[in-house]
Amino acid sequence: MLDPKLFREQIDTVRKGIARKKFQVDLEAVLAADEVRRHAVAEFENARALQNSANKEMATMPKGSPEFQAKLAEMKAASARVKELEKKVSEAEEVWKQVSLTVPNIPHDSVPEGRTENDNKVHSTWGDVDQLISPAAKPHWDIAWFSKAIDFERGVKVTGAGFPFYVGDMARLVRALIQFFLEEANSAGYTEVHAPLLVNAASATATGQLPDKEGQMYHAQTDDFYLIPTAEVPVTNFFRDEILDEASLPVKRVGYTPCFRREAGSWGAHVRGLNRLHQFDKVELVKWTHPNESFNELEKLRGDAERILQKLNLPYRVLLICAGDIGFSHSKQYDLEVWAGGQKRWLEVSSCSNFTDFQARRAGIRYRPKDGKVEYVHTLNGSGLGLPRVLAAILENNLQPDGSVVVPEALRRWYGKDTIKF
RNA sequence: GGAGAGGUGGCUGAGUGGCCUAAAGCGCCCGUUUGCUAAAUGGGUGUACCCCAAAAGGGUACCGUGAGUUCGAAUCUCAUCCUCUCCGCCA
Repeated sequence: MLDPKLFREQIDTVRKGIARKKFQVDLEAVLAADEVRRHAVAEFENARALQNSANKEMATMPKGSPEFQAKLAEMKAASARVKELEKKVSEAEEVWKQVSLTVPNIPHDSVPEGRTENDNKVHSTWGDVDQLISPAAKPHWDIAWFSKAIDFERGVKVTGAGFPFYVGDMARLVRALIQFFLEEANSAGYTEVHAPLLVNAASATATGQLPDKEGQMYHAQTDDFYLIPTAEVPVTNFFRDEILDEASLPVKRVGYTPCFRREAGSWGAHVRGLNRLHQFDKVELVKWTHPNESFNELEKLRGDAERILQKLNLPYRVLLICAGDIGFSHSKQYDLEVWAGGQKRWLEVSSCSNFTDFQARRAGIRYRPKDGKVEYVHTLNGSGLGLPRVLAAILENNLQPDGSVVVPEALRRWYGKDTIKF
């Protein structure tokens, strides 16, 4: 949600920003709804003030007195009018709220123009592919022992497509990755949280999954809970409707969770193997920052995610997402894509974003400056990192002619061996 | 799942239909006093929105949430969520 004052005071900024994002929004409807709403509020409040003062008079009158009776008749009419105006206010506010929610966040000035993912800018690349990709590399699903290590068929039997079992040393490698990611985040100053995997509708609304992405989440209908599509949801909502101390900013947290995504409507060859799953593991970095610092903090956040890929010796590139391709609530977004040497494709393993005050406004997360009024914080998040595609890149890039996979140095402390093979 | 008790400001906690503009205490902020600290003492201390060009000022709402009764609701009624105690079930 945008600051309502922006509409009134800087409508051109809003108009330009939305145009850059290629969103179709009826800004005139937003302005008109605000006008109607304010008029209704003023009318109601005047009527209510009148009623309040009359009631105060009545409080001092003897109950059965003629003057009391006269006033009573008069106030019955006033009361009906107040009720009517109150109803108008709530209708007007509902309309205004609905149209306001259709307005996306405004992209930052540093975000490049563009319409689709083809217009995203390559910000930087890391890693010498010739040196880091094994000549034996092949798509991970073609590795001889793949189906023993990551068992999709048993997953289908037990649950359905996209819910694989990781078996034996592969399960151990998954656990090593989680441990490694969390330890890296800890040393970068993020406080670890272990979060609920089901959230209520209020939480899913605050971070923006509802109402837009309702069909993308699994829904436990008996209790009206949603399975989290990312740790961002529970971790960000930790501070929902709270006022933080300015001195505590930036608050930095990291959470490991499984993530659940219905991914309705996606299928095909490019989603084979580990590329796209209904349940997957992810370590998520979340920050709550001072508004003046959020874009600096975004660069640091991206650096924190990049460092992990570097330590794993995985070549990657950083994309600066163009205005037409960044999400609805994002102001600026970088994607980290790892090179999967077997598939010879870039795979997105992290998306680092600054939501400015857009999400904080929905979620009611603010801070109290030393002097002055409370303000909304800026929220940021980024994966640090998503597991399956990192795992895919490790398996492909490090595949040896003998069919074993060399485990990156950084993981061995947690994995306990230097190769994996079935 | 059943029975009972409860949900009030940053915190504790009073308030059972009308000066509630929510007592009192604690905490916090600004003073005064005081070798320092402490103590004492005076004052202040929420959020959102509306009116006003702005400031000053004025107004409205908010006592878990939502409906209702009433001229008037923190207070009465209903629903709902949550917390605690006991019982049941259970990893």
